[in-house]
Amino acid sequence: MTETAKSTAGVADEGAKATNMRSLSRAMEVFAELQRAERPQRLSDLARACGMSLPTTLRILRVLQDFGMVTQTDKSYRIGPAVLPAARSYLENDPLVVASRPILQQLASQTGLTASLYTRLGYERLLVARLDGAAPLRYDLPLGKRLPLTAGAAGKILIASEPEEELERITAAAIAAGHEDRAFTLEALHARLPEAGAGYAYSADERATGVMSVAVAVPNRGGRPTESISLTSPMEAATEDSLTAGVPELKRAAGRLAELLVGSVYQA
Amino acid sequence: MTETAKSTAGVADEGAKATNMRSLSRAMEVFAELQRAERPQRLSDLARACGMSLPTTLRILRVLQDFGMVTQTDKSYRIGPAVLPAARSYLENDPLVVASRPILQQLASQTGLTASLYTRLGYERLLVARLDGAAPLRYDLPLGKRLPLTAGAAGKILIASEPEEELERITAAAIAAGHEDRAFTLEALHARLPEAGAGYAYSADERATGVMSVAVAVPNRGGRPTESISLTSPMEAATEDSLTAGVPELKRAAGRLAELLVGSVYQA
DNA sequence: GTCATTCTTTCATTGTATGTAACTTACTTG
DNA sequence: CAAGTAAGTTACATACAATGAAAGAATGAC
Repeated sequence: MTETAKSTAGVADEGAKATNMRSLSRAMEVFAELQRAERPQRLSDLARACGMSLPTTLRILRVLQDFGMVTQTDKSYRIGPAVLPAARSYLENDPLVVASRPILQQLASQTGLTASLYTRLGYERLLVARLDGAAPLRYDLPLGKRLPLTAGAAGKILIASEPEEELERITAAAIAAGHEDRAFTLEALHARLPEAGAGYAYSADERATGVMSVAVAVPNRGGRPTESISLTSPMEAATEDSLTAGVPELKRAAGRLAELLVGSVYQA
Repeated sequence: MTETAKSTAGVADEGAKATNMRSLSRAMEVFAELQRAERPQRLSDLARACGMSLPTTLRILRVLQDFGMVTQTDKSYRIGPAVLPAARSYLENDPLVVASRPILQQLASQTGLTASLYTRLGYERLLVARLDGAAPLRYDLPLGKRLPLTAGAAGKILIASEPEEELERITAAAIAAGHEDRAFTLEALHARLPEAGAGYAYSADERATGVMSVAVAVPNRGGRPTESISLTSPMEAATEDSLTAGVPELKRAAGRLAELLVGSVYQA
């Protein structure tokens, strides 16, 4: 009952009141900024971008560097190698990811399509697992890529039952992140979203050209969904009907995944 | 000139005097502990393992969770999906990793062997890039895996010129991490290390059975080496001589890599 | 060589991270 | 099913650690 407003899932708002653990929050912002920059950054760049003083930024970078989360060469800082074992740990040990693989595998072989698992992170989603069927996609979408919630079946189903207010924020965030162009509006988003109660989302030529997909949310013990699974196909290898035919399978898979989870989480 | 003793590369000592940024350092320890555990952990487990009070641990976890670095389901915490984009960012943007790929590619096609790049992280090394030649390895060694410094050519060359004192710590750490068994000694390590001035390391059947490799360090503007590149082959597809024949190529590649780096780092 | 910028260190002050203790919840055991 | 125990959470006062201003080095530009 005592929910901090933003605890939905991931990525604290930039401007949020950092009442608790200020130094840690700031460190995470520096870390996030280093990712966003996509190239080595100088101390003063980071300090400016994060709105903190030079000494503070420097101290944060030193600690992160001690743990390998950041690397320094001369005057420029970048993400460090310690993120690799962390990512491995996630992919190999996360109960949801691990449980999903055999299920996606089965989906892929049953339908001949590409089966994927996505998770919501803040106002984006990430590809977390993927298994190809008989009709593999020609483009490759690497694990951990940041994708929009506003486009693509797997994104839309994650926000299908969000309140209007939140959809506005999602729209703004999608534009800010460069996923949608400036002309994108809440109305345009509504036009893309599935009917209330449909239980699945469909997209064609939406996020990626020449690709169509259907997706369902992974049921999530009460709260709003944070994961979705999808079936994807090149446009020429399927029709809306043939894809939609996979939805029941997809829903069954999502249900099994959710069940497995409830069990496995307690094993700690 | 003002080097903090441990700034060599990565992973602060656990018992180190945490004078600066205590909360951040502690947060990183919680994060590291979550990786080490390889399964969801309860709050009290983490607090005990990291030697901090429950409230402190809880506050840290909450912040990390806000940024997606940690996920919570019921009472158990685990590494969160935000590490995936971070790892992607590292692999796609790190100047060293990026620069290495065409060079490893060329090495692999010239020699027909598997060419790899490793980086040192604390008392371990990580595989960071790999390209297969004509004789691909049958086992697959995923990116970001923690490997010993004490075994395998690519590990040994990274510590070949460490002082005795540091070699002792490395030996102890390798045992503690489970890379070497309790009987492993500093003398055993010395027996494996290359002659002083050899400029390359060789291993056969050492870290992995049925595999042999040679490695050289990537020159590193003065300091001790933190990266190495190697050529690896299944035992039956090469001899010590045929592998060692690749060392000159390997050295040239390492030199080119170092040069590229000096240039690219300044582009920020 | 000189100037401007960026980085680093020092230091006093404030704020915040901290643990104790009380409280609540959730599991365990009889 | 009830009572007991352990784990998780909140509240709060204290002390310590995080902070920015400012001075001092070190770079890089001109």
